[in-house]
Amino acid sequence: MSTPRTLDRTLTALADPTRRTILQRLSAGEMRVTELARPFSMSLNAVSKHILVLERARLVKRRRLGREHFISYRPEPLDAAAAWIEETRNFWASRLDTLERLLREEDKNK
Amino acid sequence: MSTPRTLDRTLTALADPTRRTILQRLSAGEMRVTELARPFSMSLNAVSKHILVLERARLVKRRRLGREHFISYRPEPLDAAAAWIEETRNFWASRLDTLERLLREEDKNK
DNA sequence: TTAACATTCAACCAAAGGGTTGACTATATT
DNA sequence: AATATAGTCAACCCTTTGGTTGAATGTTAA
Repeated sequence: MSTPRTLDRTLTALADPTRRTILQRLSAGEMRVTELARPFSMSLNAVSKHILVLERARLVKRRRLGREHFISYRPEPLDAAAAWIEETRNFWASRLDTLERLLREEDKNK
Repeated sequence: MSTPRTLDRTLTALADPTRRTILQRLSAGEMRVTELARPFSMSLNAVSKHILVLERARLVKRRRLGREHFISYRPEPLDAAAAWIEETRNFWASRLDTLERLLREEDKNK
């Protein structure tokens, strides 16, 4: 379970295509900031900021080694977000089922 | 499948506790704007804006009846978001499994 | 027909977001 | 020791966001 604040940070971090792309690129394993930034058409600084957002959301972690920073993926927040969404969807699924059933019975009684 | 833009809008809309609460409150069925706004400590106008954000993200729909607007939940965007997150998680789960297996084999060979 | 009600529109404000450039820090390389 | 490299920090610029208040619009009720 995650606090609302944590969920906020996770969803906000995910609600940006650049950051989602960064996460996907990390599938190749940990990656240095510069390497991570290369394919983007924005400045290194901009990417650095995006990484910071992901880091604050705990979606990535950073390992400093000399002057290089190695960024890698952390699955926990996505798990928590998925849990929240699933919970909400299940909740709604059952409610919509109930509604549908009620409507069907209403039909029958006509 | 949802376009990046759509996913952006969905996640952005969800990344706010007020809007998540509004969605939850809608489980009681469709609700008028004023009724929806009542428990919040912000102005009616502020809630009206939040509803607009949810509406643009297609997370709610609006039925006008005279001077009243009835807001109700729409499940599709949440389904799409869940699909994206699940996809990403599964992808990562398999990658992390592979990593773990590789590490174990590395251990054996020592 | 006047008054109350439900809701949005418009203008404004402060804070945050996403980007830029330029300077700075720390580590490598020569 | 001098220089190049990796990355952040700081200041700035727009635009967006989340909130406010006050006026406008349309609908219902007295």
